[in-house]
Parts: sequence; C-alpha cells; structure tokens
Amino acid sequence: MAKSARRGPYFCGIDAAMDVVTGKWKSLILWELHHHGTRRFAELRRGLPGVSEKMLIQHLREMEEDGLVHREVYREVPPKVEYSLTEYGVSLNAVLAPLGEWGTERMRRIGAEKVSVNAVTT
Amino acid sequence: MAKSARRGPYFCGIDAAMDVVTGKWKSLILWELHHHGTRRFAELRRGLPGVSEKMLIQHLREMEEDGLVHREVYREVPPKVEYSLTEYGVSLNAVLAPLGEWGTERMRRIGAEKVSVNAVTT
DNA sequence: CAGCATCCTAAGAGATACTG
DNA sequence: CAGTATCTCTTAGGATGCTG
Repeated sequence: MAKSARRGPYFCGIDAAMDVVTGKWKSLILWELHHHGTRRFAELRRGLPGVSEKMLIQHLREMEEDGLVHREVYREVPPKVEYSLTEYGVSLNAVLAPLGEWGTERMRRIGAEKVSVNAVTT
Repeated sequence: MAKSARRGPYFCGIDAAMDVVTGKWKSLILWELHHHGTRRFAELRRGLPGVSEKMLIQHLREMEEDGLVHREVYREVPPKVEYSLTEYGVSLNAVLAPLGEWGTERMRRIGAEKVSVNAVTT
C-alpha cells in the first residue's frame, strides 16, 4: 500500500475517466472481459501476450477497486478465480467504443501494425 | 531525440487512440483548444494551471506530429505562435466526449473534487 | 514571447523467485 | 492455479536557468 492515490481531484471528466483506464493493459483487460464474458487469471494472461503476472494482478485489483471488474473466488483446490465486468465496467466499455473506432481509423491512417493477440478469436 | 517511438504496433484501436491522448495534459489541451478555437503558448499555460513549459511544449509537439494540432508561427518581434485544433483533432475531441461524460458521472459517484481551472469560462 | 537544455525525482513497468 | 515479494530499469514528469 504505497501507491494508487487515485480518485481525484480531477480537471474534468476525461481526466477522471482516463485515470481509470490508464495502465498499459487496462483497456485490453476491459476488451478481453467484454468479449469473453468471464475469464480466469491464467486465461487473461494468455490473452494478453507480454503482460507480467505482477502487472495483470495489479491492474485487476485497481479495476476491481474502481468497480469495473468483479472477482469471483471459488474456494477449491486447485484455486479458481473468475474475473468479469460489472455493469459499470460494461458502461465504460461502451463509451470507449467510439474511441476505439477512431483509433482503428488512425491505425489505417498511419499504417500502424497490429500485434497479434492469440486466444482472442474464441 | 530519444523517446517517442509512438505509432504502434498496437493491440487494438483503443490502444492506438490512447497512445495519442496519454500524457498528463493532452486531453486538457484538446479541451482548451476546442473551446477557445485558437490559443497562444502563454494563454495555454495560463489555462492549464500547474503545467510546466517543458511538458506543454512537449505535448504540443507530439500532438502536432500526430496531426491533432496546428501550429501557426508569426514571424514577428516579439514572437507569436498560435495553436489550434486540426479537423482530425476535432474528431478526436468528438469521440472523447462520451468518455468525458462517463468521467463526470464517475466524479459524482465517488465524490471526487474538481480542480478549478481559471480562464476556462471565457 | 516562445522555447531549448539540463538535471533530478517518482511513478510505471518488467524479471525473477517463492507461496497458500 | 493464483497469486506475493523484491529488485531493477525505464519513462513521464517537474524545476530551473538560458536564448533567438
């Protein structure tokens, strides 16, 4: 417990929204969970090639704290934890969609490459 | 010239869009320029309380490079430079709007404070 | 006025090893 | 399986002083 001041003060709404999305993998996590409905920790790892365990859990915890992600723990052996979007997370995803389209257009515009994300077409 | 790889590769559209908006003051710059139409360097500084010259010019340069901002130089003494949004910048602002509303709602939700931005009500 | 150069700090991110 | 705990590295960001 040393970081994550979070929750303002903010300059404006965009500032407040960005605070919740900023983080190298957060928008990807949002996207993964939105498309798969629910994912286990290891599944998310596989879906986000390059992410470290540390970053993934750190982002997930923050997103949970921010009310975007729901964490369901099954007290079993071996352990099982499922992550999914809350309604709030879904609503964020919705307003992010136009931005995503803009970005896709930008990729075309500048001829940017897309890193292939395996386990995403499921 | 040591930083600013920029332009991909990206995981998805949101990734590509975020790349252009990420930076502590970029969304604010977008907002300022959108509301004032055109602003001089010093005016932007005043409108963004707390920004350093370095960060402001750095962000402006990147946004110019990204095609979001237009930089008009008047070869006068004393120097005069005016910044404004390009059509592309305006289009980004448009897709950012829903995100801004979501963020504003989030501020209400969590009771976040808003830092007062002077010279903004003009 | 508008901007560049330099130095410095702190937060973000990555790698690796270990545990309930 | 689903994490924790460190340690290191890189980057964004900030402060200050100088220039065309």
